[in-house]
Amino acid sequence: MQTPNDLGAEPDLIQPQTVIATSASPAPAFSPLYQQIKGLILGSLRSGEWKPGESIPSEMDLAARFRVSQGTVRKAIDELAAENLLLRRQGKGTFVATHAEQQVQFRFLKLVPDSGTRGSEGPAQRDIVECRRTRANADVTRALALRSGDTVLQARRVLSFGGIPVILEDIWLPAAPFKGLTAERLANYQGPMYALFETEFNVRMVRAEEKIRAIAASEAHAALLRVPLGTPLLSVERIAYTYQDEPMELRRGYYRTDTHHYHNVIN
Amino acid sequence: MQTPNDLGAEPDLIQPQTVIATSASPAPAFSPLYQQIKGLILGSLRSGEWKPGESIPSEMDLAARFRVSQGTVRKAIDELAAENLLLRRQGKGTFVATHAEQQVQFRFLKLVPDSGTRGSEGPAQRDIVECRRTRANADVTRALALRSGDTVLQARRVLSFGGIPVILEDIWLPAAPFKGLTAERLANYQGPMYALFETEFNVRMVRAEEKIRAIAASEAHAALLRVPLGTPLLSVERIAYTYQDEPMELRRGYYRTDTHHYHNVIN
DNA sequence: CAGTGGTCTAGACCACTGG
DNA sequence: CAGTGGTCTAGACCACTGC
Repeated sequence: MQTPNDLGAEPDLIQPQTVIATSASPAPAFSPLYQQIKGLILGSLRSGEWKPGESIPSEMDLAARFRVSQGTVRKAIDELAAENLLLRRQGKGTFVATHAEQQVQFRFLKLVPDSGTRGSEGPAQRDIVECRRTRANADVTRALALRSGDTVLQARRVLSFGGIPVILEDIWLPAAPFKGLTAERLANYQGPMYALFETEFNVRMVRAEEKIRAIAASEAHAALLRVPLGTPLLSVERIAYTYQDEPMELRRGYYRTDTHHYHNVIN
Repeated sequence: MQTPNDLGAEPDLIQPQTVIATSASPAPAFSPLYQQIKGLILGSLRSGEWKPGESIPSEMDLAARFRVSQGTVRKAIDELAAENLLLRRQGKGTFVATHAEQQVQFRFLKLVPDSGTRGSEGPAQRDIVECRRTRANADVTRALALRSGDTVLQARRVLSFGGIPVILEDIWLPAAPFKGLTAERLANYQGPMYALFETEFNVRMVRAEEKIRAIAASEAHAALLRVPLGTPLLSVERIAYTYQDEPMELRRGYYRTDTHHYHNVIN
């Protein structure tokens, strides 16, 4: 750590201790070393240097690479693990989190059966009802921070548990980052969508925000979910974000809550 | 730290390094020092040694008291702060979190106006519609882990924002921990309920779980929220827990979502 | 200026995994 | 057994607060 036998090509870090306040910029935004390390690790995740499911270098290796102590790397990784971007496994290493693992299959889906646990109803059935390319309307353009006229992929699907349709979803994806994704491909794909995005398009959903309302089922809702017209449904609008906090997916879900409920924990 | 000039009355800590696995108990549940410290701090919070809003001893003081290094105390406090039980303020100290502060006034309420931020509609108006002592029914008994026949306090109130009734809530509290709380007292109290619980009954809500459904407004709902019969409403059943993970409150809320929505972030 | 939490380091040792 | 993450320590110094 002391000897200057540099061999990595990492950018030099700013030792925060040397930051000087001037009258022009009174708040120089002090940033601790571990935050800078965190940023560098994030950069490697973004660039795809380490892919979902893979292990990243050991703490000692990273410490050497960034020329800081293990403790500093550790604190950076701690935060990334707390944000569910990395996964630590004692004795094995640190891994890039992924939506492909069984364990976190439905991390973003908060709807659970009233009795039993998720999965107790058997595997989810996914039926694509409709899928097409189209121009984003004003709503979608705003939600996904697109430019007006941009192309989007739109899909409508029904999720069934134990043979009963429970969720109707409309999904919008910006066409550009998902170049090569056809309506057909989506329609025929079985399995978790977010896993497909990771493996095929290097797009990783990291965080999501949901707005939840109660609405009455329209004719279309009623037909697809097989409930009477006007049945109260949970309307769940989700925007999912990637590493760089870019909105990458808009999803409008309509949940039946006669046998399921949205479960939330508040700390 | 080395010299045995003990003067505190703290229990001895188990050095985990000395834990031995036997064939009878193959997994002796290794518990790191900082977890034990965390438990001791939690104990002091539970017992009321440090009350909400007050500062706890400095890290150095606690390190001396528990005869561990500052770093170990630090890690314990870090976790408690992450769980919102403590609040760190650089240069000032570490404080016991409280519901009384303006900043965290509505920490458990996830309903926000569609436009603007919470508070932009002016202060909330709380109207107690009904309040009485009664015997817990089967539902409430189970939710609050009571014994059958136990007495509970029940209240029904309406929350209005900007003069418009938005939330109807039914609240159940076990009578025992809230000894001395009368229906009248509750009805006349203005301000956040959880703050009252803290200051008057040393009951601190720390965590909550919510089950959310969509329902149609009944006649009673419709009248109190001034919406047409059958209007879709968000039904939010909340169970709030104290330090020791005891369920302490059952709350059934009915939210109008024509001008507000339930906002949730998923990490 | 003293006292608090926040950062960083270096080193020792422990717990867990897999070959 | 080597390699990984996890714990614990001791000490130095920095950033922030309030007197």
